[in-house]
Amino acid sequence: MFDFQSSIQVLRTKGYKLTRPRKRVLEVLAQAQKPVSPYDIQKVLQQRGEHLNHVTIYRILDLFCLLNLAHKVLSFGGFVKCTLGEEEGCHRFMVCRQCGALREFADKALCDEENEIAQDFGFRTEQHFSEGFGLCSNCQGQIF
Amino acid sequence: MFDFQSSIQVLRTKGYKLTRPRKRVLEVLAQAQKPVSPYDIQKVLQQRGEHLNHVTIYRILDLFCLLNLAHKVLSFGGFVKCTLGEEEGCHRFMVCRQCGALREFADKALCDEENEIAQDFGFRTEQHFSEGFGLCSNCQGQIF
DNA sequence: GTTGGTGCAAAGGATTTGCAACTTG
DNA sequence: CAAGTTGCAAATCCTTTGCACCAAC
Repeated sequence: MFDFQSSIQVLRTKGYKLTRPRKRVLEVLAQAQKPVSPYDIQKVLQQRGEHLNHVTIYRILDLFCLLNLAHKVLSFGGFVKCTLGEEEGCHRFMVCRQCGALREFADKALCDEENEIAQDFGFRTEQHFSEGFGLCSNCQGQIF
Repeated sequence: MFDFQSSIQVLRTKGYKLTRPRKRVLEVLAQAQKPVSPYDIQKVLQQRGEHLNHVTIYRILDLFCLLNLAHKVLSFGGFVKCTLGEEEGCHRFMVCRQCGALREFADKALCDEENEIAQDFGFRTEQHFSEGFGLCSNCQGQIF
């Protein structure tokens, strides 16, 4: 989901309550520049004087992923806010292995091609996830 | 890697010892029909009267992934034996959401296309992961 | 015989569960 | 006020580390 308001809309529409913890987690995800773990989120909130139980954060992240308001970044470990509108079943990322910078995109051509390959195996595809791992423009050419 | 023998070759060639635990883990991976966790592997071997320490299994799986003899399936959680030859940097799977059946494939066209999109974002891609989720031929049409 | 590999114990995280208390609509 | 959420305690599971012993080459 692209912005804070539409994320809230999704929650409302699907009958979930708009609670203080959920708002806080949404905010942190929206501001994060890289994938964050449940404990990362807890720490950020701690620094703002807000306390959330880690179990609560886990449950909220589970819900957000279910609703596609957030995604779990598999190669990096951590969660990010979904930055696309409703692109059902297509969640693709570029992840920088150095700084964790992340860019989400959807691409129909890629999905079509994957569907074709899947069919050859007898699979019927419902969801596509992919992650390209490499270096973002900032981290290219840097030597550490 | 495609078969047991060539996996062993890779180990030898790269100067790693061919130990009993490594052979056992290779066997279990080769026979598994779905991604298996380190503890899954330990259980299977237990049933055959073989005991391996779980730490050992973790280390062996790390090594196998390093050598591309196995892959970690991110969305499913677990490891599978690599069924392809050396396809550096391209790890794609179809996973059945019902039974966990898994099919590995590589596809240069997909990688090229992803690279192009990445370039538009200023990213330089080094590795591609993708996991398609859906139903395998066996699970299609079944009602649970 | 070396070197690399394994087993064990233990520590440290990550994640989940059950239930009582609280909030939101 | 009722249903859905949260907080807490604790259990469980996952993963890693350090070091002594052992096995493969």
